[in-house]
Amino acid sequence: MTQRTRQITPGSTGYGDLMSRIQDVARDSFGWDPLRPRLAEAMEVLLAGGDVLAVMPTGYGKSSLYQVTGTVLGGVTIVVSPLISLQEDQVRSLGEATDVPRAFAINSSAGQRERERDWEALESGEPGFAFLAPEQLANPEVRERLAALPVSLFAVDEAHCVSSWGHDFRPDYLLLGGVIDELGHPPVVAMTATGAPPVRAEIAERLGMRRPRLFATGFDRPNLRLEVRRYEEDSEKRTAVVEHVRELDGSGLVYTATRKDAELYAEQLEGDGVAAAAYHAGLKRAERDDVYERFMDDRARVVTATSAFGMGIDKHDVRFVVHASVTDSLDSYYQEAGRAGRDGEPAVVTLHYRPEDFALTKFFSGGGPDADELARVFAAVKKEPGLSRSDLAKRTGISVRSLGRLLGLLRDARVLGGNDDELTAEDVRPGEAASRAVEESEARQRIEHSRSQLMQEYAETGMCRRQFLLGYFGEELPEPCGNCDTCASGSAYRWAEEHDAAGEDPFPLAARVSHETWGAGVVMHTERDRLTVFFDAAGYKVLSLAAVREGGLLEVLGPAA
DNA sequence: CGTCCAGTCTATACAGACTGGACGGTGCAGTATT
Repeated sequence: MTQRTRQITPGSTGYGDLMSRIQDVARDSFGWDPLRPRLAEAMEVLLAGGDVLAVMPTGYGKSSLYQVTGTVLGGVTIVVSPLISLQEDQVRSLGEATDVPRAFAINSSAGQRERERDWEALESGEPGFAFLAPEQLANPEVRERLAALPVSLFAVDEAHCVSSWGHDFRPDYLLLGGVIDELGHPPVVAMTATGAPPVRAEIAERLGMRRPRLFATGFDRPNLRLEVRRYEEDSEKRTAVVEHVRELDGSGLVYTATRKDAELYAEQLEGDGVAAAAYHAGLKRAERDDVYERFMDDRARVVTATSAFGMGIDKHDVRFVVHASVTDSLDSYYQEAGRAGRDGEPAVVTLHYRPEDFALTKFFSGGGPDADELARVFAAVKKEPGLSRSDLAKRTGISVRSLGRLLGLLRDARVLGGNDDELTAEDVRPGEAASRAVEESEARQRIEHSRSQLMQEYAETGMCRRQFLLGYFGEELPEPCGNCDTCASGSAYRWAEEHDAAGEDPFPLAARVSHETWGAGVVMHTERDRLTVFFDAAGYKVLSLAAVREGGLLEVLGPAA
């Protein structure tokens, strides 16, 4: 039994009172009556001091997990949220509820005065919600002030960012586990709408969650028609994308790999009389807001966008999502494609595919770190443990920004330890520390690569697209779906006949296995003649069952988790 | 790694083929400058 800061056991009067308060608060403060059973169940786990990992679709009511639980528990609820705009939405939404604690977004958009006022309100002893980006939590002063508050719940919204952004783009995501620890590990709820099993495992591990209860609702979206169209030439693909979008009815999104392409497609569509607008992070704030509003009220029928157009979009009648290029993983792909058809009405989701397009995702996944820089950072920490990040930047001549990533790698390689402001170095030479960190980075790149390979498999498979996609997210769809291009062409049914699993399955779904070369892994997907395994160190691998049997390469370590 | 673009070469020239280099996504925070 693990220790909790707040332990309320079922059966005690306090527990029962809190349980009944869940339904009261949900109804009276937020107007949810009744609360979805799965949500109520997850809240009970949190009230009893447990951790919860909630993988639930947008619109399911994930936010209620911390809104209701935080209100019932009292004290301060910390909510980590990646975007300031999302924080503001949440503060507004809590402001509209009746009789709930006050909510504050603490970030750089407010002046120092206003921020100080918010802090004082939180420190007054009243209950409250504090919304912060992970970068705020990298600030020792912020952490100190939080540690002095009676924190009763720690929520991580859009928790997939831990895995997708933590390693290079926003390394402060990797500090969250340490922050939770510093706060004495209050109950933790991590929420996301997306995440294949390995992503979930990484979230739980990085946040240091304690035996988290998983609440994953179904991934299947039967109203989405899944299609892939393949091209040889780039020019051919570009023409086809424009043509395709022109034929489609209703609101839609076109996802592109670059800002330039977003602009280009918008221009071409406009030239063809389609009310289109481009959206990407190179636009000014006001322009971005304007495009978003025009899309929401249908003045812009189509938005062509990079991945910047995403989180927080809540338009229910999107009729199509067209991808003009592949994404880095099926996690990203399904997240973007899933913005279609939230109203449950039919919608089309199409990937315009060229294998060459992976060149860009590969480029983005980045080159390896500089071994010399790693060695310098390590040496500096070893010489003067406890240096702040900005001092470390000065000593090494490396920007604070790249420092975050380097420190993350050194920490993953277990040559650095301790909190960010009390770093400690292991007793190894800087060169050795650097090469271990490089290995760590290479392992991560292998995993990234294996993810994009699975995206490629999805694009090139003859099997039912939905069966493939749901399998990736750990769900089994027994029959071809009848609403994708491979089902329409008949190839899905032929494929099913040839490959259908039959007889005893030596490697059941989710079984822990061990491979001679790739080490420990988990079975993600099985068919009669092959299986897909996610290896902790090497990522996804598709193995031929015959080869596995003959060579005795794979050993089952344990049953499904 | 692939695409785009400017500049150069070819060869008998006002076009087309090649080459080299630049560029490519997501947001926070905090500071400097109007």
